[in-house]
Amino acid sequence: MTIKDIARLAGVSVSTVSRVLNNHPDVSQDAVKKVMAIVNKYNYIPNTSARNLGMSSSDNIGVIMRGISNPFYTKIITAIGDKIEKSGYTMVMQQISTDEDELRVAAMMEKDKRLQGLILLGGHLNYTKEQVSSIGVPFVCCTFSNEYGNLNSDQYSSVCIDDEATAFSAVEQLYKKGHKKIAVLLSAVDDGSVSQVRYAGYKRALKDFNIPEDDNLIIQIHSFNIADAYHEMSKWLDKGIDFSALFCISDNMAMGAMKALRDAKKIVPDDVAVIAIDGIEASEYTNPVLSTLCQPMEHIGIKAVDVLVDIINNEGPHQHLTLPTTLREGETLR
Amino acid sequence: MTIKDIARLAGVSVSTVSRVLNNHPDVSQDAVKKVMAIVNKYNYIPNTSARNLGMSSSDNIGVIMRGISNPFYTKIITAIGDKIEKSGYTMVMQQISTDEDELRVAAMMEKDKRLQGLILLGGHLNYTKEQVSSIGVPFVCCTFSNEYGNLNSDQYSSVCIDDEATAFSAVEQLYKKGHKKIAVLLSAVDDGSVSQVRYAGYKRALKDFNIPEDDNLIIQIHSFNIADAYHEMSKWLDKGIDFSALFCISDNMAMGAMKALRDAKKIVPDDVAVIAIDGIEASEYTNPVLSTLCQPMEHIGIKAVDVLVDIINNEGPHQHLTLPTTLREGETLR
DNA sequence: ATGAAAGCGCTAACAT
DNA sequence: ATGTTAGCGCTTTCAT
Repeated sequence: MTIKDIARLAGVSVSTVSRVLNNHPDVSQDAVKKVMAIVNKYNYIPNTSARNLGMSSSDNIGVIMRGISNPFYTKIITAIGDKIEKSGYTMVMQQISTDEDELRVAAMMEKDKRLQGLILLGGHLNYTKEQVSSIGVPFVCCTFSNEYGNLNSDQYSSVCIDDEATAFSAVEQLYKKGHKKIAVLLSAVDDGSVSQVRYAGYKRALKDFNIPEDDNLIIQIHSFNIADAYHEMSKWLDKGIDFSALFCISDNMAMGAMKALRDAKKIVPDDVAVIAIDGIEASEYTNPVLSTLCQPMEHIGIKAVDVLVDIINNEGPHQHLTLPTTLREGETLR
Repeated sequence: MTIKDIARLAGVSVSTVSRVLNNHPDVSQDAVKKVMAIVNKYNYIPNTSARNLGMSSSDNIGVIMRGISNPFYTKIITAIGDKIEKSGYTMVMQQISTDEDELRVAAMMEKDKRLQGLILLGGHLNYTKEQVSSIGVPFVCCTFSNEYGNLNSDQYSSVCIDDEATAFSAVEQLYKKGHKKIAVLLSAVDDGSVSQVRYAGYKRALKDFNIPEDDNLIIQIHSFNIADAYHEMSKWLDKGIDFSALFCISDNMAMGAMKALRDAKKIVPDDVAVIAIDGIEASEYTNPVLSTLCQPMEHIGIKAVDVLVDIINNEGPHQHLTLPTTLREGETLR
């Protein structure tokens, strides 16, 4: 079944069929009726590849998201999808795995789908100008910025929280409760990831509060996995290093760490206070409920689309939005 | 940058470029070198839409998955991806939301991507023959079968656990510990979903163990959400109905329920024993650790691909695999 | 081993 | 309002 068949069966030309299918004006009610009858009868579905090829442009906005497994993105992607729809565009989403190059995927999508713009959800923070130059539509980085990269801020947009300040604030919470021996559970600190940025916030807080840095209090894993967090935390606890509080750079890691603490017979929050960053749904259901600094996920998604659509429609300038986090008190603070 | 430009720049014809790009034999080393030089220099990326259009067939296997938010699929999808790759095929994955018709999406993908076969991850269990007839390549239902539908078993393949028997076995665990007042937390029971099938297992178990059914012990929500489970469970607990054990049809729902129990000052497992089905990663990190019947996720993914590839390559018959679950003891049983 | 040219299924001028 | 036709960027016979 192709558009040609439909045209023949309906007794009209392919262009009329195309017009009907795309709700173009200037088609008679009669034609619409005839075409739709055949379309429905044969359950005809147009070929998207052909359509994308034939079109010179589209109303597609691409969304590239890294890591299907990250529960943190769930709400954001939903918000993005809704907002794209409401803005009259069509969302084309592409999942990529951790080892894929999002900028390459972006370049592919841009051509295949004739994108008008692009939202990068998660991702590295250190693209170079050459890498970025391969993509020719406006794009906005969602939940991350380019702090350690060397892009000009007029080359891209971003919508995210201030990861450094949020980490600072997390440590501050701990400090205000009287904690001085504050361990940190983090991931890589040299790859421009949020882990690195949040670590910077941790360090600045220590400095501000006149707490000397102590390498023994740094627990590092090489992922953001709950299982890795659990195992590494367990190993670290075996060392018997003295500490009274733990700052985890993500909720997910905190959940792994809390089990390790439980295994080690450390009561949270009596023996150890715990705080994290993200505010994913699952961490509301831990026992005790995790105290964390919540990202405004829905707001982030909506704003990312807003910014992008503004750039597309009004050729507005690139923007960099920093959204505030909110503290979820939880039960792991003391 | 199109294949034409590359051809011109490399001083060869488009067909030669196409051959090089697709690793066809019968291309001179010299041609390969020339073409690749240009391709790399300009970072040329072929247009997938055009490629799909031009090709009469492909090595694409489609994977349609419902609900990005379901952590249960994470491991399965990874296994599927690996196995498809190893089998020499290419995975094209498509996310769909709960309200989209997967069979329609399947029909689209089949044409757009020239699929060889299709894997449906999650989904309803009650397709009709007409619905299925719109898709023309072999497909396998992954994690669900068609128990309440009216398909012939030679129209599709399936790889899943025996949901009914697993639910039975869950209740059996509770019964063996001496429980008679066994509440059940479930979702819809009239839509052919796993909820319905697992509910059937629950009922059969009660019957087998001579426990009368009691509507008061049925807690129903209209999703598989952790938040909905929490709220509905809380509301139910307010009623003060007497019970000593809880069977949740999914881990996720169990996590919500456990918080409700905690809020109600019910100690798990001392006051209430809890068991569920699925075995997602997060439920290993609850406090106490959830007792559950684990699905062999990786195995499910691998087998789904195996079955499909066998059908594609060898025109083998459709198969229906039932894989065993394993009990994770956890800490919520007593 | 390589090139020319005919599609693949659709959209979008351009004509009428 | 409708039809004709030339692409869109690629693959794939069919020649050579």
